[in-house]
Amino acid sequence: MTTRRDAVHDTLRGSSGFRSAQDVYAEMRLHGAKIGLTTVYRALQALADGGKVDVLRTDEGESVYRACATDAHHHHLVCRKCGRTVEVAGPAVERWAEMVGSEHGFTEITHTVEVFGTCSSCSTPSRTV
Amino acid sequence: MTTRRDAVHDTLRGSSGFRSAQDVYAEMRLHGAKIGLTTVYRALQALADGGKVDVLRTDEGESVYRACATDAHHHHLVCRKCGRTVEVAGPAVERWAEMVGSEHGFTEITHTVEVFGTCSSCSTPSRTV
DNA sequence: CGCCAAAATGAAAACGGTTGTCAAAGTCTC
DNA sequence: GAGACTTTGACAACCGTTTTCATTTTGGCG
Repeated sequence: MTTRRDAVHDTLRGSSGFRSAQDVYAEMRLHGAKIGLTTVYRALQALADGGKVDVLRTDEGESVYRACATDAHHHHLVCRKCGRTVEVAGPAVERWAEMVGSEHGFTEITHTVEVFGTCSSCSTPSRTV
Repeated sequence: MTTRRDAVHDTLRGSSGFRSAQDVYAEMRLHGAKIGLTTVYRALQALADGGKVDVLRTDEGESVYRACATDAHHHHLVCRKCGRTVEVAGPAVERWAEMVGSEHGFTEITHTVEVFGTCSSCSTPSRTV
């Protein structure tokens, strides 16, 4: 019963960056997979629940998923142009979040950190904004 | 011609935490304001563009807005239960983001940091929602 | 003051991603 | 093979947001 879920996971692992659910669905169909959009969504959610993949919200409100290279907590550095993603660990940030939270009496602290930038390949001195 | 936009801004300032567009709209109507949903959205966007308000995406993908107390760059510590928000400055995080980015050859680095937790008032062990 | 043009407004429809529904198909156990 | 339970997927419903477009308001100018 996890065959389709595995297929989704595999597709995700075959990609380098974040993919949207629709994106994953489209690719799977292209490769001949017989799967429905609904199932892709469900698989992605299950995967995310199990910590198998990362979930991120784009600025447009779309959920994007990515198979993590590591199980450990980490953040992402995403190129805003080409979408290239680098996983980064940030012990300093973890501590900072904890500290800031407890300083204000907050408990069960979680945090979201995303760093966006323009990667070297995309920052060639062309006339782009 | 910014009267309605000001009204939206005022409503936002009269609130303590983040409000969704629909929320703001509902409140304005309650108070008798003659304004359309569309206009609220447009005003909110204009305000956000001008840096007058903060925009955040909730986990559900909804955009929430808040009148900033300060113009300076800052982050938010949000209670996941009551929505109480504290503005926090994090020089350490700014530096960390810059460092991580440049370490990987990224430029024009921006970052999103949100810290969620349960505030002291909401963390009473028994009487929870 | 009256008139035209540009900007703003708002009701409703369109949109896009996501989630729910529900019947059909698959799986497992006995 | 039968029966019970789970998973699947086509499709519709949802929901927040954006677009459309006709109408209203505002501002400038003769």
